[in-house]
Amino acid sequence: MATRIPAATSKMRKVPRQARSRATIEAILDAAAHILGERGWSATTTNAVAERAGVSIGSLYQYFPNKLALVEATRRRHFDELLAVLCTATDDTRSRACRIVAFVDGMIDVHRRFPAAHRVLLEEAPRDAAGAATHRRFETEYRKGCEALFTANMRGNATDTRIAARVLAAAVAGVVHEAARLDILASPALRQELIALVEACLSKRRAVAGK
Amino acid sequence: MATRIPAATSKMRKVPRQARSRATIEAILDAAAHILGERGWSATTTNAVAERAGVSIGSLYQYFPNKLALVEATRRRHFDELLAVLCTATDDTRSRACRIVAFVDGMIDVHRRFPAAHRVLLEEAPRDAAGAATHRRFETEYRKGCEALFTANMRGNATDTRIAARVLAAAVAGVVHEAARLDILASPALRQELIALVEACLSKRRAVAGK
DNA sequence: CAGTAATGTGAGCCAAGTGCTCACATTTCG
DNA sequence: CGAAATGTGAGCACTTGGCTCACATTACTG
Repeated sequence: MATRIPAATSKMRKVPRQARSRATIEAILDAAAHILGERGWSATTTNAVAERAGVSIGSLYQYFPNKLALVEATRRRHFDELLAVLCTATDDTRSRACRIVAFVDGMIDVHRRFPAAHRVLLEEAPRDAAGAATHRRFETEYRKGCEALFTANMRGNATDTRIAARVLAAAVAGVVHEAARLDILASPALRQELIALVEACLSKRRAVAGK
Repeated sequence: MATRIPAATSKMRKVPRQARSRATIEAILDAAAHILGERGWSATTTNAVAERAGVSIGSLYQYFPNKLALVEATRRRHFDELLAVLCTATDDTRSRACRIVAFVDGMIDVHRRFPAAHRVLLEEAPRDAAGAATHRRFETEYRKGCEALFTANMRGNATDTRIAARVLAAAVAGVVHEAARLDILASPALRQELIALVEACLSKRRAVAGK
């Protein structure tokens, strides 16, 4: 079913006051992230989310006015996690290698918790106006973060360090995503290769003959 | 709607004899690839596919017994295209650079035609037994192709060239996928950076201190 | 420990489609 | 021309999922 997406996507229907309800909300958001990743937006049902969270459907609707509001909340939390990874990596005052490792490990961790949620949240799930704004803000911040993390350390003559940084970020994301699909995110070899890939790209750059 | 997936996923309900019907089938497959990419499996409706293909729903069911058979056919065609890209790249008798360029360009081309179909076809859409077999065959062939394309040209001490090759393939796919999302697949700068990324990874490999 | 507020429950309504059929029109070809 | 191939689309029969609401349970508070 498509079911219309109601305009009323107010943040939260009721403010949690006890620890119990806060735990419920966390469980619901976790479940939502998982099911979104597993099934995609349109196959995600609020009933399934509630069941996976171990709460009744009524409890879900106590805090989220509708399906869209639920996914918006999930999205916000996910964005926060990603930006936190980027901040941690960028702020690392130690070596360049440390920053790279922090970035790669952070990306792997996030995707280990919710293997495919990222993609669905970013591309597939619909957004209301507020969600679109959140999304734009995130994209900007994320891009800036990646550029800060990578361009500073690029030697050589990359034609455009901005683009190079974004390409590199997308490459890392692609590898992590593929690894999540194959369920080998925990593999140390993968981690090593990913770090090596980033190192290689940052260290060596040279003009390549375009066709 | 989920609607049960019937067991009868016989290949094709009727064999096309005239050019007209062959064109119809192509149009349907193109439309299916597009809509699958845009909406994902469960939001893809046979009615929408028919409409986008510019044919009536009846015509669609003349050739494909059900929704699953349609997606299986789309998948088979997509796999063939990808393997063709890999073959072309691997078989290039000219320089290593040429093979890399051929691979990158091929990937870009496929994703330009059907921006997000790949992901849905590969991960999201359900499969019947035959589809699962096709899929396994493809994964094997594809991996072998990537390994053949990359490992031969790797100098240096990659811990495991197999894994390195797969990581690199996933990286390229990730970048192309992200570019498709941002609708900048046509950008020459992107192409250059992608080629440079592959070159960098193949040329320089060194041990990196793990955490 | 009452009394009240907070939280949790889940059967089920109902509107929204969707997969798919079939009786019929149109086109192609020998 | 006549038969085979192809194309049409209204609509049936059914599944389904978002969401409500009347009620139970648990936690705070004085």
